[in-house]
Amino acid sequence: MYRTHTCGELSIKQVNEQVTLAGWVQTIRKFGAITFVDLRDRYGITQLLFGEDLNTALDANPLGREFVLQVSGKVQERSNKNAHIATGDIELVVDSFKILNKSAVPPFTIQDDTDGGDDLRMKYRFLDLRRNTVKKNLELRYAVGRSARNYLHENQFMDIETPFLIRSTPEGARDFVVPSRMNAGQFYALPQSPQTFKQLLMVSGYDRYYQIVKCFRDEDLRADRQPEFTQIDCEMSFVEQEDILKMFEGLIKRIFKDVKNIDYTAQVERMTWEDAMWQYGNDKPDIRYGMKLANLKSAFLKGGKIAATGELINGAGFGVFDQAETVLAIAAPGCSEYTRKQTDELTEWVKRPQIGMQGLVYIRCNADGTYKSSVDKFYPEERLKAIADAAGAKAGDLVLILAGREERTRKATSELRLEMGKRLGMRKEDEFRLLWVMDFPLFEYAEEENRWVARHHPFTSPKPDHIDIMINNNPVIENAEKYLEHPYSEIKANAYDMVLNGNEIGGGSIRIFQRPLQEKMFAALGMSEEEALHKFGFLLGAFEYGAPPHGGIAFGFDRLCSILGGSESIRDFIAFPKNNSGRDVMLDAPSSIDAKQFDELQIKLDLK
RNA sequence: GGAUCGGUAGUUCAGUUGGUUAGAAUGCCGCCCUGUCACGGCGGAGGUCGCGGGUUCGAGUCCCGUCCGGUCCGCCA
Repeated sequence: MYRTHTCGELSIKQVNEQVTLAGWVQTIRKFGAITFVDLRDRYGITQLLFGEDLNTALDANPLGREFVLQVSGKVQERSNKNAHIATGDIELVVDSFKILNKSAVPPFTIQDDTDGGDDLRMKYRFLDLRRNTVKKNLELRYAVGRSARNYLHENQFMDIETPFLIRSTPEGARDFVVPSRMNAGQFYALPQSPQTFKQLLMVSGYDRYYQIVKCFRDEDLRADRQPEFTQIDCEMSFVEQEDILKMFEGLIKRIFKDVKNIDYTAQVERMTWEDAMWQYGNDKPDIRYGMKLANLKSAFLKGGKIAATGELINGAGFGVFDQAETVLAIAAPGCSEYTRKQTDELTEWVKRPQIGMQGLVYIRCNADGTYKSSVDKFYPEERLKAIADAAGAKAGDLVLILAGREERTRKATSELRLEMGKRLGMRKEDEFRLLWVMDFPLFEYAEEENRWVARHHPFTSPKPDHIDIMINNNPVIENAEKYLEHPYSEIKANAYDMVLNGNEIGGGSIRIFQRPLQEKMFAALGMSEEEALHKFGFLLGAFEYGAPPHGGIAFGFDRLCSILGGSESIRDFIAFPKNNSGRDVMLDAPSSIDAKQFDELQIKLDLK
C-alpha cells in the first residue's frame, strides 16, 4: 500500500496514529539536525519532520524539489501551528521514507505565484498543472460540468455522443479536415458543433438531448477562443422559445448555486437585439452598470450659435457633428474633474487603430452647474447643457461624445463604455448579471459575397410573423448598397443569446422543422437546389419523416468556467490548451508527418 | 491578412545619450543553523543579450530583415 491518507486530510484527530503518505516535495527547510519538508499531493500539503529521531536526519541533502516521496511515521500536534493550511495543526514525524522517484530541477517554481512565464508554463504544462491555482481552475471546471449534468439529468435530458468525423460544409467557420486513407482524396471534417446531429436526434424522438462536447473551428485565436473548445450542447422537442429560456436560465442558476453558492433569485432580464444595439452598442451588453449610449442626432447638435434675433443659426455648429452619420455619447459618472492629461489620454485611446475614431469631444458637467467642453467655441453653454441632458449626465459627470459612420461609431462608443466601466470599477468581478438578448435579425448581408448569410445558422427559424416575408420575397438584391431596404433585413429570428457580464455564454434558436421552409432558407442563402440536396439532403430527408418542432441552445463551457473563475483567458481552464497561433507547445503540434503516412493517404504535399 | 507590445543568467526582470569586466531578485550548488512554514546567515557557479545582416573606432542599446511569444482588429454561421 502506497499510502493510508492523502496530504490534505490529516488533522488533530489522527494525532499519535501511524500513517503513510505519498506525494511530491514542495519545499525543504533545514535546521541543522531537523528538516521540515512540505509534502504535496492533489489534496493538500502536509508538513513532514525529519531528524527528530536521528535515524531519519537528512544530512546529505538526499531530497530535491518535486521528488516523489513515500513517508511513514506518527502524526503529532505541532508546537507552532500554521493557520494557512488545512493540515496546519499537525505534522508527520517521519520514521522511514523512500524516494519513489527523483525529479530534475523544475524550470519554474511550483507555487501559486509562480515565477514562470506563460510560454514556459505551457511547454511544461504537466508541471504547471501541479500548481494550486491551475488545479483550482480545473476543479471549478469539473464542478460546472457535474452541476450541468446533474441538472440536465434531473430534467430527463439524455447524453448521446455524436461523431467527430463528419462531412465538411463550408458555411460559417472554416473546418478542420482529416484525410481518409480508405477513401483516397477525400476528407472528413471535424464538427464546428453537433448541430445537425442533435436535430436528427429530435427527429428520432430523443426529445431532450445534451452533450458536453468538443467542437472545432479553424479560425484565428483569442484569449477567449481556442481551435478546439467545449460546448454544453442541448436540444429539446415540443418546445417554444419560452420553454427553452426557462429551462436554461434554470441550468445557469443551478450552476451558480452549485459552483459559487450564489442564489440567483432575480428574474433573468431580457432585451431585444435592437435595444441592445441602441442602448449599449453591441449584442452582448454588460448590464452590471448603466452609462448607456445616448443617440445625439446630428440635427440636434446643429445650429449651435444663436443669432441676435435669438434664433439658432442652422449649420453653424461643430462641423464634425454636422456631417456625421451618427453622434453617440456616454456620461461617465463623477469624471468632470478629469484633467486635460486624462481627457487627452482618452482621446488617444479612441484614436488607436483598434478603435479607429478621429477624435473625442467631451463636456464637463461641473458640480457648480456650469459646463465646459472641448467645443466651447461652437456651442453656447445652454446648448452644452441641453446636449449633456440628452446624454443623461448629472452634475459631476463627464460626457464623452463620438461621431462618425454609424457602425464604427457605435462599436467605438460601446468599447469606450466598457473601458470607462472598467476604469471606474463598475465591472465588479463578484457580481453576476444574466441577460437574454433576443429577436436577432435572421439574416446578415455579406457585401463581399453579395448574398445573405445566416446570422446564427441556417437552421434557425424566422419569427412566425416574418415567415411570409421570407416566402414571398426574392432574396436577390439588385442594389447592394441598399440592402437595408430589402425586406429580408426586417426578418427577425427565433434566436436568443445568453449574456453574462458582457460575455456571450450561450446561444440558440427554435429550429426550422419543415422541409419547405428549410429549402427556402437554403435558397435565401444563395444555395441552389442541387447544392442544398448535396450538402444537407440527409436533414431535408429527415424532415419528411415526422420531424417534431424543436429548438435548443449551446453554452461555451470553457468561457463559462473562465467567467465564473474570474479570468479573462479560457486557457487557464483547459488542461492542455493551444497557444495564440494554435500550437501545442508541449507536443510541438501541429507537425509534419512521415512520408509513409503521405503514401498511405495517397497525398503529395505541394505547398504554395 | 493587419496593428501593437515583448524576447538579456534556469526563471522573472532592470540596463541612462551607443562607451571600462552586462546587473538585481529568485532558483541552483556548498557550508552553518532543533521549530520553520516566503525560514535565516555566509560563500559559489551560472550569459552566443532570439537569429541574420548593416551603421559605427565601438552595438544589449541605432537601422533593416527574420523567427518566437502576448494582446487586439479582420475572421469566429
